Order: sequence, then C-alpha cells, then structure tokens
Amino acid sequence: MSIELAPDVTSASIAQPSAPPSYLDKLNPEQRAAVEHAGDAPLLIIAGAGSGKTNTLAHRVAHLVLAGADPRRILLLTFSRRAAAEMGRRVERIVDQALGTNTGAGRAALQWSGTFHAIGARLLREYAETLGLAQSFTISDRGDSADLMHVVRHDLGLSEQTSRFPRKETCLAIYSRVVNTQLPLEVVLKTQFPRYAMWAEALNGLFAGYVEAKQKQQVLDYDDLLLYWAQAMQEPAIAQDMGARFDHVLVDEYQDTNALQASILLALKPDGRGLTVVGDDAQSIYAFRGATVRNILDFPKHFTPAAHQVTLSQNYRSTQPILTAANAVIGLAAERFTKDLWSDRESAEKPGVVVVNDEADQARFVVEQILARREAGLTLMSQAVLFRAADHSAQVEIELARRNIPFVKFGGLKFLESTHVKDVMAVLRWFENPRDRMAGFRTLQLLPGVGPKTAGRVLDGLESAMSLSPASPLDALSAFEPPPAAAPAWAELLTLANALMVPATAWPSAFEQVIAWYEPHLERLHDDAAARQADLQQLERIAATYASRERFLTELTLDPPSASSDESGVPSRDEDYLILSTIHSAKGQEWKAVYVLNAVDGCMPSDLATGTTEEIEEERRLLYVAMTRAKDHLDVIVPQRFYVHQQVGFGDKHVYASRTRFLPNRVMPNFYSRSWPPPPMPGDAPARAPLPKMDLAQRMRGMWK
DNA sequence: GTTTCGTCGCTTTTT
DNA sequence: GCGACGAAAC
Repeated sequence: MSIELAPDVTSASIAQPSAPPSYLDKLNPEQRAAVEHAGDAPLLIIAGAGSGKTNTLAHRVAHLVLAGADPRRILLLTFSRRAAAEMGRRVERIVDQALGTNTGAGRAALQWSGTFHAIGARLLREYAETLGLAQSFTISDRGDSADLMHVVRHDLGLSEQTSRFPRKETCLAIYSRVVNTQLPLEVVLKTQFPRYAMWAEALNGLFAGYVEAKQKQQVLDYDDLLLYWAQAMQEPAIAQDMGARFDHVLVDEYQDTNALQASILLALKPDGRGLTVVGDDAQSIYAFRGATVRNILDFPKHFTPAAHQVTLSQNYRSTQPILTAANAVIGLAAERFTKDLWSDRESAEKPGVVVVNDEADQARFVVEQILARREAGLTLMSQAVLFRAADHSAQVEIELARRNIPFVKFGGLKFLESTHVKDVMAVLRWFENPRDRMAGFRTLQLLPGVGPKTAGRVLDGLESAMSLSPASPLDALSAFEPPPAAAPAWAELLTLANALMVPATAWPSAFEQVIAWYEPHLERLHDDAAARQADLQQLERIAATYASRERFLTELTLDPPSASSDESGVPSRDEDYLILSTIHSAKGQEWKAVYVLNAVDGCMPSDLATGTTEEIEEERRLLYVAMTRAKDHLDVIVPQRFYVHQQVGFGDKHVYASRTRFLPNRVMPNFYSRSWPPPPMPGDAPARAPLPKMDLAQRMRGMWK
C-alpha cells in the first residue's frame, strides 16, 4: 500500500522509430502538428486510445518551454496526480535531451500541474483572503461529507421521514450531481434519481443546511473545490488576475470533465489563446460523475477563431487483431465521433473470448494463463486483470494468494476508508481546524465514556469560545469538565491537544504523537488491533513524505493511495507483481497481456447502469477502454454462471448469465472463441459410463433404525 | 448518557 | 456478507 506503487507502464512503451537528431523527429505528422501548433486559436487534440497522447502532450509542453515559454506560467490539468507526475517526468526528459545535457532546465517545468481539484485547492488557499475563506480550511472526503449530510438531515428532522428518503450517500450523490452538472435539482432528480423526485423540497432544504454547516466549520468538500473556484472566476477582476498568471493552459482527458470544469477553463482563457485540450470521446467513462462529452464536442465552437483540431488515429499500443476487435465493439455504439484506430503491429493472434463454467473456473483460468505467459517470458508486471467493480476480483485474489503470486489492486475500497485510518485522520484534521465538527465528533467519541451527547457539548463549547476570541480553542478544551468516567482519557487528550494545537508543531513527529495516543484506543476497540496497527505504520511512512500537516491532509484527501495488496504484504519495488484494477482505474495505462473478467450481462453492463441508453453506452465504452489497454494479448472471460449478491430473498445465488450484449454474434469473428477447461477430445480418455447416484446420508441414518 | 446487541436494508465506477 | 439504526442493559 504505497502511493508510488503504480508501475511506470506508460513510459518507454510506445514503439517509436530509433533515436532521431531532433526531439520532434520521433513524432508522426499528426502528433507533430499538435505539438507545433501556434497562433491565437486554441487547440483540440482528438487522441484515440494508445495514439501517443501523453507523449504528444508532453512534447507540446516541452516544445513550448524550449521555444521560450516560462514553465512556471504553464498550467497542466490532468485527471490524476499520477498522470501529472508522469507528464512532469517526460517533459523534463524531453527538454533535457533536446538541450543535450542534464542542465536541469526541465526540472523547473510544471510547477502548476495536477488535477482540477488539487489546483483548485491550491489557488483557493492562495486567494483565501480575497474570497473570504479561512486559509486553514480542511477538505472533507466523501465519507465525511456524507456523515455531515447525515447530521444536517437529523437536525432538520428529515430522518423521521419514511424509509423512502434517500440515504446519506445518495443525498450527497444528488447534491454532487447538481453542483457538477450545473443543472437544477428538479432536473437532476427527474433524470437521474426518479425514485426520489418527491423529495425535491426537503432535499433543497437539506442542501442549504449542508452548505451552511460546511461554511461554519470551514470545511470544503470535493465539489466545493471546483464550485468555489468557478464562482470566484465569475468576478471579472479575479478571473483576469488568475488568467494572467498562465500563458498556457493544457487539459488532459477532456472528455471526462464536467460543466463546472469547463466553465473554469473558459473563464481562465475566454478567448482560447494558449489553451490546449486533449481527449477521446470513445473513452468517456465518467458521465456518472457529471462529466459530459459535450465539453469536447462543443469546444471548437466556443472561440473565434475556432479551435484548431488535430486527430491522432495511429495506435502504437495494440496489435491489429486486438484493435480490430476493439473497433468492432465500439463500432456498435449508438453515437460516435472519432474514427477507427489503426496499427502497423501485425499479429496472427486474435483476442480470445473464453467461456468458463463459473467464477471459480474464471479465476483458475486467469491465473494459469498468467503463469503460462510468465513462463513464456512476460513478467507479472506486464500483465493485468481488469474488471467492472472492485469485488469482481475476489476469487482471483484468493487464487493468487493460494499460489503465492504477489499482486497490487487498484480501485475499490481504499485503506483510507477503514475505521482506524479515518480515526487518526480525524484527530489530525480536528487539531488542524478545530471548527471541523465531524473530525472533532469522531475524535471525542474515541474516548471511553464519551458518546454523542458529551462530544456535542464539547464542540458547542468550543464553537462559542472560538466565536468570542478566535485564538482560544485550547482554553475552551481545558475548561471543559468531562463526565467522571471519561476523566483519565480526557486528560490524555488534553495533553495531545496541547502538543498539536500550536501551529508550529513539527511534522511528522506530530503524526507519531497521534499514533502513540491512539494505540490504547485501538487495542480497546478492535480485536484485530495488530493488523490495523500495521496499516497505521504504513500511513506513518506516507506521512513522513509530506512537508507539513496541511499538505499531508490536503493531498491525501485529494489523492489517496489507490493501491492495496493482499495481506501477505506489500511487494517491494524490485519484486515482480501482478496488477488487478477496476477498468476506471486502468485509464491511461497499458499492459502486454490483459484479462477482462465477467464479460457478462449484469456485470458489463452492470445491472445498476441499465437505466438509460446513455448509461448503457458508457458501459460499452468501458469495455472498449478495457480492451484497448492490451498490447499483445487479450482474453475476455465469460463465466456461464455467476454469483449474484443483490438477490432479494434468500441471499446469494447463482444465476445463469449470458455473454455481454456488447459482444453480439456479428463481432465474434474478430475473436478466437473457446471454452475452458477444454472439452475432452475424442480418444483423449475413454468415456466412462455415468455411475449411479446413491444417498449415503440415507444409509447412515438407516444404520440406526 | 454510553455501550452493546440484534434487526433490517442494501449492495458501481472516483476527484 | 456489512453498516446503519433502535432497543435494552450497564
């Protein structure tokens, strides 16, 4: 479980002609046109899967820098911090190579690169004074935001409603969608959450209360980072000021941005000068988060002169048979704008569609295939297992553990979401921002003898003390008289508060103090304290890599470690390990061999995403994204029976599934179709007559009758 | 007021 | 199979 475990799969993998004299010679004509585009018109790059998109963007940045642009005045917005880091490395390398030596010129590049959210957080802190924000605002993750939503709902008396009222997570999802799509609540309810349309008024009140609570507590949620930024940009003076800081703004994965992000971008560069966006509508897979493919489609129209458009359609990643199959899958899409990709990587090997009995056989097949390919020279790291939802890999994980094959899993539950880690983060957040009620509420209830009532009283006392004289949270804590049962634990908490509420506490020693304080509580509250303790040590290692408590809290919330591995331990960096990943988390990556699990209706498309045509189309693109991760080998697995957890009534049961609707018969000629284990060949083994069935249990019982 | 225990309902993808 | 919630015990 380490932040940097992500394999460097994208670099050094694009087949390019051999080393050229100039850094531009490596590029094909389209890529080169994109890199060299100059002038007033903004640039739109439509970049198909594996078309060297990252490489092209990195070259463009390097090209700008080499042409004299100030790297400190370039803003690069990426989809993940991983992508930002990768881009930074590449730009540095290209610049250094072009200049001949390691002059370090490249190192100055890209001080402003990161996700929209991370850059937003940074700018909002910088402009906090002007915007009337507390500079020390904390950022609440999804869980905390949902909890706050819950508290507000309770305060408003909405929890007494019938059970038809949406759960806190759903409330947050609705709120988030309204914010990110910039659509009215009624519209969002009608189109996305029809079950809850009747609650429009109550939800409106809830959201008002939620917003007020966040402001009082000086807490921003994920959406606020974009919302506040976008709102700030509505003020011409601020928009002007922020826009003037950047000569060039480049946005990666533009197909996965939402209305709010587009509005920020347009306010930043209203005339489009210096603006570059890159994306591929065929790979749009985040509509569920409010992303809209209209952003990329409408981009050219927004400007005069209209954006210059370059399309990259040569794929350098996959063999032609894999690409042909992927093209066939996406070719059935209802609507599509990019053209088919082509590749000059010939191969006789078609991708496989492998029919297996059930998920257990699927796991066995995948693991055996992985081992066979390792025997043939493919490292584990150059292979990946991809799936729709995080728990789909459970059986494969068991099989891998059984055979002692190390793996790292991306996506799904993160260890930041486990109770003990959340506890420690809450303690840190509360002392960073004593107004953060959710953090305080959680921290206080760790003390034996303190429940919701006492915690609430402490927080009320703190709040009124801070509104009188802002500098006295510590005094207010000291003045509080705890219930007798909580007295010893209270004293210890005070000691910790004394150490941590002073702003200048050293980092990461502050973290160690929190852990030391937390340990007895951990022992008391959990039977499996040892395993959790190990997680906290892991967290401590991560904490040590950040410069300050504020940076740690902000960046970990915005960019949590996305990988987790099995209990046998974290594979060390030089060890070979396999990648398991949700398809969403596999975005932008590639492997020599890819296995796609559960290509079955109900999984892909997910049962939960078959409401509208748009949702189904997004699921189709998801399969397309999964398939186009493969360079040389691709196996799509179809278990005939699979376990359904959502069954009403008696709980889990098997269901006979059919091959996903995205692989109808007419695309099947593009695949090598087979079943596993292979059916016995005639003459393989003499067919044995079926034995008669007998009821042993009956006989045993009969012995005593 | 707090803790514990039993029941009910739900179960994707992520910054 | 897990978390949220309510009721009863400490």
